[in-house]
Amino acid sequence: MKKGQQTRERIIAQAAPVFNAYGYEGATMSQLMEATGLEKGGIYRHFSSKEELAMESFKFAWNAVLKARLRGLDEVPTALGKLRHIIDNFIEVRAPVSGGCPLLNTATDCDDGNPALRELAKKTLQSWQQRLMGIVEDGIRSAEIASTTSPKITANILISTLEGGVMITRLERSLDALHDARTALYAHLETIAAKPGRHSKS
Amino acid sequence: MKKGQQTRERIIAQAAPVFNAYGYEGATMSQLMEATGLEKGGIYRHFSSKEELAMESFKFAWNAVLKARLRGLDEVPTALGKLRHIIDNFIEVRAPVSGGCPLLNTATDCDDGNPALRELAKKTLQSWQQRLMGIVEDGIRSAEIASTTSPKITANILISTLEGGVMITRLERSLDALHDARTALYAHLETIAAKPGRHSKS
DNA sequence: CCCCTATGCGACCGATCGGTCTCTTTTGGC
DNA sequence: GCCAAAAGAGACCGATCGGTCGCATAGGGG
Repeated sequence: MKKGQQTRERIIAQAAPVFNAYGYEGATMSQLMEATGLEKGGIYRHFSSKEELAMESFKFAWNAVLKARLRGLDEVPTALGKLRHIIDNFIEVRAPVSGGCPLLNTATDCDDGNPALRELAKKTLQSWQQRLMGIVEDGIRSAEIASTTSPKITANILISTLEGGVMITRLERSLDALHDARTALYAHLETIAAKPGRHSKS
Repeated sequence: MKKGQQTRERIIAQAAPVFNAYGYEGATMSQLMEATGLEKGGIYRHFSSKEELAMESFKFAWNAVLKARLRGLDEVPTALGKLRHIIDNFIEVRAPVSGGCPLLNTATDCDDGNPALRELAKKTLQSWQQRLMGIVEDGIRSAEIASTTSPKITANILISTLEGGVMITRLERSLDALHDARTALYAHLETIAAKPGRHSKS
């Protein structure tokens, strides 16, 4: 009675790297059949369309990278430390699902065509922004980060610089650009730290 | 005797936005036929394969955006001013060829599959890095930028942050993220400016 | 104006695309 | 161990893919 659900989840997990590497249109049913070891009928028994499988695969891939990026975050006490930890995780944990960052891939892949998947990527970006903003807001509340700091801008800078670094890294097949991104972001985080000897509030 | 060459160039110019929007695999011959107003035979008379047309289209698209990003650069005297000008151009000149930044698109599109196009994108990235590094080096030479600054890292930071901003911008359909990127990069440029009252050399 | 060549058309090709459906095999509650 | 229901196989579908080729037409130098 539960075998079906197991198979479904296995298909998603095995299809995710294929979609992540080749994109929604680029990934073919033949590739997905080979990756899952199932015939076409076996896959379509669990998904009504390739698109549904793609959506589930994206969710799976994103959850995997998110988990990797947040790994060990609870053990870091400070807000700035948390942000630095996320940056480090971003660079070091390179392949929970192979093929690069699912968000970057899906954003560029689905900008034209496939509005459903695009909308999903958009929501995902928003939740990722919210998560980073929350950390910045915590830092402001604890007077660790200057109260003049914009959480939204800070989150966008982090995401932009890291995702852009991913693009360069994948072209160069070298982590140099991501290390440069870390250098820049570490420096940026220092500029938003609350200055000691100055009260950020009242 | 020259009509063929004219047609060839027209095909490239009209195919470029299609490839840029849908990617090498995503763009179909039918779309290219519609965009150019030619039948299949008319196109294949001038190109041996879809791949050759894609390569030429990428070169065309990149030249167009490069020209836009460098527009008016000669009128800016200082190195830091030039870098700021490029950032501004990057944000404001949005659509020389529609579909977003060709480099970002091609990098994520061709990471798996199509090694020729990937190699072309890689070379293009290198030349783009070189161009930015040259400006930084000029700034160091004129003592406008701190001599401790790494041109390579600076170039990578600029590219990463802007390209990442493009990704967010396309998902959000709003320029906010690119404006945030500009804010961060302007601030970063100030940190590499040579400190007045301090000699960067001897 | 003629004629050869450069150019473009569009029918056609085999392969492969995403998706459907029928039939067989497996599974698990009783 | 039976048997209905769930799961999977794989032949098959029309559409479309990138690419080819024979033929009609346009063009321009003599």
